[in-house]
Amino acid sequence: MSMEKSFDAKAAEARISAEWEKTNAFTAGANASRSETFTVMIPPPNVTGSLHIGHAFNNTLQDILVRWHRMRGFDTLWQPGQDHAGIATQMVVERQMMERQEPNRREIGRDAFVDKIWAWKQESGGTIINQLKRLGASLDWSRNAFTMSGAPSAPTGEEGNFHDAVIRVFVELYNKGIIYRGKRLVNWDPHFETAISDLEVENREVPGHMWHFKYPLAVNPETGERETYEYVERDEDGNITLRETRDYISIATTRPETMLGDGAVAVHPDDPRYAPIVGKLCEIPVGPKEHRRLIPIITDEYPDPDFGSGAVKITGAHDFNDYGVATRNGIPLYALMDTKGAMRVDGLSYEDSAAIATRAANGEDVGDVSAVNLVPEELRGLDRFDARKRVIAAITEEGLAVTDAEGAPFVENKKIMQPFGDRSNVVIEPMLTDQWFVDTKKIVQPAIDAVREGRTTILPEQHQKVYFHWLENIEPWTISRQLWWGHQIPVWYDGEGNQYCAATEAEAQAQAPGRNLTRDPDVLDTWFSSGLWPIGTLGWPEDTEALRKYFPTDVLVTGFDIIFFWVARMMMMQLAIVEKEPFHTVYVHGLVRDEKGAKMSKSKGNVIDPLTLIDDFGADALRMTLASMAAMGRDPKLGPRHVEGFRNFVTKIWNASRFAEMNGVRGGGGRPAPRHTVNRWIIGETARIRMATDEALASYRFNDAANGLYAFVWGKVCDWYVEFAKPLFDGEYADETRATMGWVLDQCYLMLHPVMPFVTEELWSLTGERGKMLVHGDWPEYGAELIDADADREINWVISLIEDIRSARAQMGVPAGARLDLIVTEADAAASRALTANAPLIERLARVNAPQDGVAGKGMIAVSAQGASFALPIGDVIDAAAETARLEKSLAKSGKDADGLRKRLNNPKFVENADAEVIEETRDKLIALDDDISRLHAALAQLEAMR
RNA sequence: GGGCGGUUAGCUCAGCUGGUAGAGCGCUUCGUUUACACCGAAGAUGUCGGGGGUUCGAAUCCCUCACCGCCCA
Repeated sequence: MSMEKSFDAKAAEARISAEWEKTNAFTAGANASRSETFTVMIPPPNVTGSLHIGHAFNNTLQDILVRWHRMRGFDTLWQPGQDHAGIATQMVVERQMMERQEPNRREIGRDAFVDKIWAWKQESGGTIINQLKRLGASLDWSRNAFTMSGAPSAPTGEEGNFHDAVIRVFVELYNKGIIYRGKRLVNWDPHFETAISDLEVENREVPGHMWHFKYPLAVNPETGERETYEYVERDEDGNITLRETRDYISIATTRPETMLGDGAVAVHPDDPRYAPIVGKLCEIPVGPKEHRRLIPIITDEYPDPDFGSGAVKITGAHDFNDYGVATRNGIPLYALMDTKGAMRVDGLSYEDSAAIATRAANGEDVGDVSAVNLVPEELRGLDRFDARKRVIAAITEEGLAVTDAEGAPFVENKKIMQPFGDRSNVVIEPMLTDQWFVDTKKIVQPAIDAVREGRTTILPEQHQKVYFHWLENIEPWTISRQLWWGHQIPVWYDGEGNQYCAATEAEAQAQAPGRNLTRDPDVLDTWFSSGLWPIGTLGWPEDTEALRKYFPTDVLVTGFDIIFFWVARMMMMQLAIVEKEPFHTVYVHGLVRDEKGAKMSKSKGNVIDPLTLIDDFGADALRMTLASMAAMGRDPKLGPRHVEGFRNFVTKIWNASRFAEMNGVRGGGGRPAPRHTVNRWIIGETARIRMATDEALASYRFNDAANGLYAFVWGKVCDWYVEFAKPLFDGEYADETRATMGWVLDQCYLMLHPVMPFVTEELWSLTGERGKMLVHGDWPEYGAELIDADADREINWVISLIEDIRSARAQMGVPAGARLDLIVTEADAAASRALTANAPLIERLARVNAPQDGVAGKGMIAVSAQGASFALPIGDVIDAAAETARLEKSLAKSGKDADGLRKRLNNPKFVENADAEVIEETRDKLIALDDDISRLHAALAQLEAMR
């Protein structure tokens, strides 16, 4: 049988994948030969998701760890699954319904819509599973989990009990008082019409405007005149720079439409400019003239006297900072907008609303203000941004905009930070609504302690700081979403609004005999369910065998972007519920960027599709590339040319194997005990790379593992060992060389398998009779005992001699094909031995004839090695000047290096302080250099004498 | 404004606990010799961002400045 000229990734990958699947190669516990378990939970991809390069990276790293442990005989589980992605999934299905011109979700109703989502999930929700298989990810697919499995609406085939876990945790935390409902200002997504958590908000800097308006002081009822005050501005030294009598207070805002809901104007208590008017009322310069509202001027620490005018309008229901000021100072929270971000049309008339607000401004307790709608009739129903334009126009027309020197309205163009929904891309509106919250402060401490006390390690270390910082300043977590797709909140209300929390309606009813109950329509944040991923996927709350065996899990591999979303919450929730850390190590990897280091995004058009890369170069090449770039704490920058380089590597090992096969080498034998130095040397090198690979993987240095193996296979095995072996295939060492090469290649397949599973599996099956597939191969355990120091020294000597001869030939312009004589002018015992033992190798690789003793003469170039000098006749036309230059250049370099070393060794402090090992190393280097230098001097003298 | 990270060969990046700089790609020259041109051989290119300090010795540790990026306000 002869092998093809290169690896056909496309055909082989599909065939090998099918074979792995057929033999249940990835099933939990497959190939286990010891009792330790190794468990990895996949960060569940979104059910609507398809494989992007970030997934490819994340799962490649996990797969490397998993395959490595499986080969080492651990009882290994890599748990797959997806999360139900509330908003994203609802969005996908709604869009599909729209495209098909079907009735929308409100028309068909909640149950029918949820059924449609399930149908969609069953048809299209498995996309990423097949893509992960193409990557070679060795997840135990028989255990595939889903965060909505077992929900009451779930169809056949979606059993499972994740829903039980979610509901059970909600009820438990509710009963402990950790989950509560309350009216709070939340991030509201006007597109999806739901609350979202602050993590789902992206703050972006966008061009905006800052308008400056005058809020006139109130008319004094006694005098009928507007109040005035002396407004004085001073510079840093206290000199007065402006003094004028004003009948207004100047307010800067980026959101004029919210002025309608202002409840106060706040200034800093230490701001002398406004001290005279604190406690007085001012007028909101918008709304029907006859019902202009008055609001109090209050003090609060929040306003920054150096920012804008130093006075801040307070709209408690539409800004998080203002909300704080308003609640501290008893200012009412007037809601202005509906769930779509349009100005409200409900509630009382403007006139009635303004009247109530005025009473409130005068200090009267007006109670619940939810019916108060301070949007003037002509603005009701307008989109918030249209309303903004109208407000600005009205104020400007009335002359209440602050003007510049030319009398034009003063509007600053400036960058402002604006919140956007990460899914909807619309401006998030802070909204006052009833929501459910987890009081995270009550469960956060064990999650902090676990990392602080080392029960869970976050790598790289710098991320621990981020983790602590977030957890130590944690805010309540909004877990309710106004969606239909998700776990419905297990709380029922009676007619009076009393809450009954229970796992089922029957249990809730039992708590409220005779009362008519309605269930809270909201669902839980998807992350609330993914937070239970480690135990939920293993069958909790049932006491399953899997749970007992595989929990706590071992390593979580994830990107830094979800440390808060997911990692921190898993820590909190698992600790709160089963009181165990869910994993002992969190390995946080970087974000894959494009070749120039830019974030990949659809809008930039620089997205690299991993499946295209797999099509073009094969999954192994992609995986090897990603692994080689996985330096801890760094973002990999990926371009197709990188992958191409590793595709070449795949071809390289393929061809080395092909060469071996052509020469009768077979794998599958045991480790030979060869006599020839070359064979002993490569076995030692193999042992070195085995140790280095394990060390790298054990410390999550995937790049070191991948690059080390690359350098070993290409630089040691292919460049040297295979070349050395060629002359050995005839003669007395032929058998042991075949055995050694077969063994070495087997080791390459074994060690490369976690990173490049397909080509190695293919080579494994092509090159020998094997008891089992490579996926279940036994990871090697040998080490330093296989290193033969003598063989090492000898072969390194041979290699550097060959390199020196090649270099000299090339520099002197000797034709590549020409065979030169190799005259040994001097050689010590070790050199002679090495020369004799390896002569055929040297002859072949340096293209020289068999070495013979002699003296240097005219027309020869000089080459030196440790303990030996050589002369190579290159013909009568030798360019003596060029040869002199070559030798002198070499001499200059060696001389410089030697001087440096000598200087160090002559420094008594170095000898005193440095490690004995370092000193010895330095001495050895100097001895070698001096030897080299004297040989070069001799050669130069010879050359001179020859002239 | 606060925090974190980065600045090393033309490009993209390694360089873990200090011992005197490496890889891949690209470039130049040569090459079809028992696998591989997705190859082989040889070669050129670095005041390791600037400045200061600790040390016998600093790309590596400390301080400082500059620029770039990310996260949080």
